[in-house]
Amino acid sequence: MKFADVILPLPLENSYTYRIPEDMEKAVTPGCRVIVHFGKKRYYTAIVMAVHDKEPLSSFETKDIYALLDASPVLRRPQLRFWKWISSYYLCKLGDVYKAALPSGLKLESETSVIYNEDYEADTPLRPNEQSVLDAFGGALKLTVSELEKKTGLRNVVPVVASLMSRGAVEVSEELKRGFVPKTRTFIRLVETFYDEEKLQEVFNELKRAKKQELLLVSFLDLSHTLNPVLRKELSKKELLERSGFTSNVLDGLLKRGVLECYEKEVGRLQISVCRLLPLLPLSAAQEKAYGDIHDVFKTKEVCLLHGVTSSGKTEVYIHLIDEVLKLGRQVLYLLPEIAITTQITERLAKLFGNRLLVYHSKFSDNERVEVWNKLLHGNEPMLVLGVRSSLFLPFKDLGLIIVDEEHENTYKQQDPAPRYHARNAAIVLAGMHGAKTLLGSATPSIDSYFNATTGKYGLVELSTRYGDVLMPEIIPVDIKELKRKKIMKDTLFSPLLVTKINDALAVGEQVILFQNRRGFAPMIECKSCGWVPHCVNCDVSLTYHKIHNRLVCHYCGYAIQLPPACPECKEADLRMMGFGTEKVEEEIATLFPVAKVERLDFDTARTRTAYERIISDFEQGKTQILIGTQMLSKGLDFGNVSVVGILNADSLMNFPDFRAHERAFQLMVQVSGRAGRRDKRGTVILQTSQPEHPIIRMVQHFAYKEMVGLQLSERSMFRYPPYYRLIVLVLRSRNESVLSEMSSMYAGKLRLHLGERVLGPVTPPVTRVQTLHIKKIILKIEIAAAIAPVREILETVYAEMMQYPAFKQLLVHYDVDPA
DNA sequence: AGCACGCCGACT
DNA sequence: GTCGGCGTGCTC
Repeated sequence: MKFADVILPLPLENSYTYRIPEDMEKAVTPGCRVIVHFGKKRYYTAIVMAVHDKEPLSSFETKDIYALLDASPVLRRPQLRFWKWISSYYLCKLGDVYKAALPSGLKLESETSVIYNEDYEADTPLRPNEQSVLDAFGGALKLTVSELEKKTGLRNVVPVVASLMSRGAVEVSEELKRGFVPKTRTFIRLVETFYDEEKLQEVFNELKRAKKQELLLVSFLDLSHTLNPVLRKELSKKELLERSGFTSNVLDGLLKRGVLECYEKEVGRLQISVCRLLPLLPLSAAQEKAYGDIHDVFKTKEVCLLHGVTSSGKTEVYIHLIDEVLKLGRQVLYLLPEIAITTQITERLAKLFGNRLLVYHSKFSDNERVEVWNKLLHGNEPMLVLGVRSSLFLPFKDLGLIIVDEEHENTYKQQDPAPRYHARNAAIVLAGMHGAKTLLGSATPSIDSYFNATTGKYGLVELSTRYGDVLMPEIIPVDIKELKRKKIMKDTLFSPLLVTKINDALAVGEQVILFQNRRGFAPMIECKSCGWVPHCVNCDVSLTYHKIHNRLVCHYCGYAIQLPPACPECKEADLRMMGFGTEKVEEEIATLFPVAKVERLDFDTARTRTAYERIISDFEQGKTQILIGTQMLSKGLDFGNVSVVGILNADSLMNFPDFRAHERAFQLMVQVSGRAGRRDKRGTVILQTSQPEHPIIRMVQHFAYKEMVGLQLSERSMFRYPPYYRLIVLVLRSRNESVLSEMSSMYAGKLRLHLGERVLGPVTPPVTRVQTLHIKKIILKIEIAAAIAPVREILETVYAEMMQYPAFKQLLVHYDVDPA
């Protein structure tokens, strides 16, 4: 008897053992998907990790595998190894990794369907909830539980369904949700017998009286070259009808006669329509040098950091490296921090690599993602994959190179659902498993990577001239505190210098970017007479005022209310706006520059892929003159005609209570500044701040990257932060504040027994409550050279000790390794 | 993650 | 007295 250990897409510690039915014994192998019955009713798609013949302990009934989904594994061996590494390094469950790794089109889940019994007649009166569930069917015979919940608006329909079931009014069944559906198209071909010329001639004789059919048949033979074995090609029904100009009932005539026949064929969704591939552009001297240096680095090192100033043409260097690796027959993964910037790069790469390019990110449909997956799994050509962090999990066969572009971006670190992995660091590990090299690229490298590059762990290659000798922009700090004191700037967000520069730019048809890292109209409102500030009911934050819908919105949980006309505390109608966001910038721009076409790029305006792309392309094509935005603007976009960039409030970037705040402020300001400048003209950046003497401002002004790193490194080594120490944060959450406080202190105490001074806290984060859960954090600072395995053991032991206290079970605990 | 079991407050 | 709230524990 054979058994399979499987992992489920659930946050569970262990794998589960199922019996393999005899008829599946040969086919079930590690990496295959199987459907198993887990718990009382649900079915899940599980992944086979191991096959063996050890009967599990008889303390539970061993269930059979319900179905096998794959004739051959959908996962390759190295992927399973990679999953295990992620779960052990980032201290999360293997099931969490599985959930993140497989596109949902490959993870079928069961769903409860409720079937309406038409013959049912109520013998006793129905309760209101029961009635509304039955009403929700409204003629339909079958609805899923979630559809019923949506239609009735009831929070919990399951008990209602249960009582209806006992009355005999409905029945329920478990059904698998539909997964990947291949896209098919109808094709037309000549029936075999008429390949014979005489037979075909007979057909034409028969068709003498059906002129249209005759002409269609001629068109068909012509378009498909059926009679010419060399040129013969498949012809879709759609193409035939379009090109011949006949309607489908003419075709039906021929089909009915049995002259032509149709067949269904699976077609891909991934067609990138490129007629002719363009040759690679030659590299500039500086790029050529960088390209050579990278090669030298890769002779001795696994990882190379390419530090290239903005607009230095890093992408062109990547392209030449990609081309080279593809020619060796190996695969390349090109990682980008966000979906946002894939569009510009996709277009560029598609022209060079055509259908060897695959794009993978969450804004693609499930079906499209499954197709990318399958193409890598079954295809044999070397492929280039362009994608966001989740593309690390694709079934690569022979990776030769991973490029991590904009490697400093903190969006590479997955924040909320586990696995909380850092895609840049995980990429290096993945590359190691494939014997591939990793190239990290950035104009403002993360301090961690730069540290590794200067201490010899990685190689370092610098590209310090902008492509085409575009000059670095001039950065002019403007002291807004001083201007306000002198009453030169009153009730305005714009310093006179910025207004002048914008005017100058617009006058000569150049474009302007304005950066403010807050969305909405005002991040906070306050009652002038009593000081009341509206707070979110779920989170410990003040609500942001959004003028468009006249609402107060929580940026943590989405909670929103209408703006009250008067203060609910003291009834005075005197609410004051504090601070400002992109909406307010937009409003003031509209009054200052009424003729300019303005657009806003932030989370609120770029909700969909198309909205985002439209805003970007309108700006690229010069339909918009002024673009206002949040940090979405800083992410590697290239515009050719921007001469002025305004950073409206640098202070909000620098005053974050986080050890990386200054690093990030520097990166953000330099990246945004990099959008300024054209081939023929030096760009200008107006940097408004109330702390013009702040060292970060001075460093941004002079692009003093190394100085910034030096200063930060001395602080970090002094206060035991990365890159000298590894941080592991225990995040503890609970609805019950006092239990949380008591338990987290005890937890920290117990950890201190093992780890001593390495344990900090518990600390209360700046936002102490999110979505009705109070939060405490315990921070571990572990020596970078220390192995993580013993630390993991200690964490497990202490966690088990804590579990002995019943109150501890009221806490939700998770780990955040290397927090961003 | 679901889902069932089990123990306490507001209703017929 | 019951219905139904959600806290606790288990799933091969």
